[in-house]
Amino acid sequence: MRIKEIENGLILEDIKDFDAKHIFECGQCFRWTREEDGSYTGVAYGRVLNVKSDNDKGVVIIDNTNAEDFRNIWFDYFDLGRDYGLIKKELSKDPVLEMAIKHGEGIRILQQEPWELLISYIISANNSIPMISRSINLLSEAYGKSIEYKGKTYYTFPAIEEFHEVTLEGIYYCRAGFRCKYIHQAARLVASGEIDLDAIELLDIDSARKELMKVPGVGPKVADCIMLFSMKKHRAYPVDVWVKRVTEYFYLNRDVKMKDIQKFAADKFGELAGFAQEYLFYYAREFKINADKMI
DNA sequence: TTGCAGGGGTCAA
DNA sequence: TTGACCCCTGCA
Repeated sequence: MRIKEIENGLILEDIKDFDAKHIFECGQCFRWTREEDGSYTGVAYGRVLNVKSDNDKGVVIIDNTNAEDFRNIWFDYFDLGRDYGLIKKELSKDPVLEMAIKHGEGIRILQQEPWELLISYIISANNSIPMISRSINLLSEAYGKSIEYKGKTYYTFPAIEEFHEVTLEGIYYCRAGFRCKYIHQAARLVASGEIDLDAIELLDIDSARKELMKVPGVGPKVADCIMLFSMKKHRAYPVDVWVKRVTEYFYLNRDVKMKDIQKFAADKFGELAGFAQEYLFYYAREFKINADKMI
């Protein structure tokens, strides 16, 4: 990969395994929106960024940033130190994964902010993606900081300092329904230090999951999402309805319990379970695998 | 136009 | 193990 500085941005050349659509639409993030030109604009780490990938040329254009932020933030955010070619080669030994990877070959697992993901995935429970995004945007508008970019106003996700004194009524503004009380309690737990996200990140996966599930509104699936998408715990295999469907459809051929699926993934994919999950999730959703089946 | 099912799960009985 | 759950959309 070569990095070229341009006005208010960077060009990454000779970059592999990077497709903006796959990355931003594989279900791991809620704050990136597709523009008319096929690029994606999003808010992360208190900044607004626009990303466009040209897969044929192996080029990625990142607008509204600089070399320093790239080194300090975006290199890790886009997981650019990892060779996804190796991961895909290993996973492709399985024919189902080989097929799934063909459709999502440019997926990378973003390294997002734990606090934001904790709240985002609490909101995600029994909810639809447009509604989740809307609630997160409403919270950000109300309590985050505004940033202007290309004539539009964006809002950062509120830091815990900006958020922990917000009342339950103030949280209901985001229209997340019964999840609002969980958001409120989660903010208090994090602000008080009872839940220490930095410390949890250092724990092994089972201890981390246990700690996260002390937060109201966080069950096994939400905990696994937080660990996989913001705490570098790549063994995590979040089992939502889509992953359940695709695992049953291709591998197990029957109705199974969540725990059976977790065990299956751990046995089959091991260290790479989280990556496998993303390829399978993207594939299942794109092709609506098993969607007509009652779960 | 109205009504109803169902959605990135979790909680409580 | 099972139903309820806020809010909203899609569809009959």
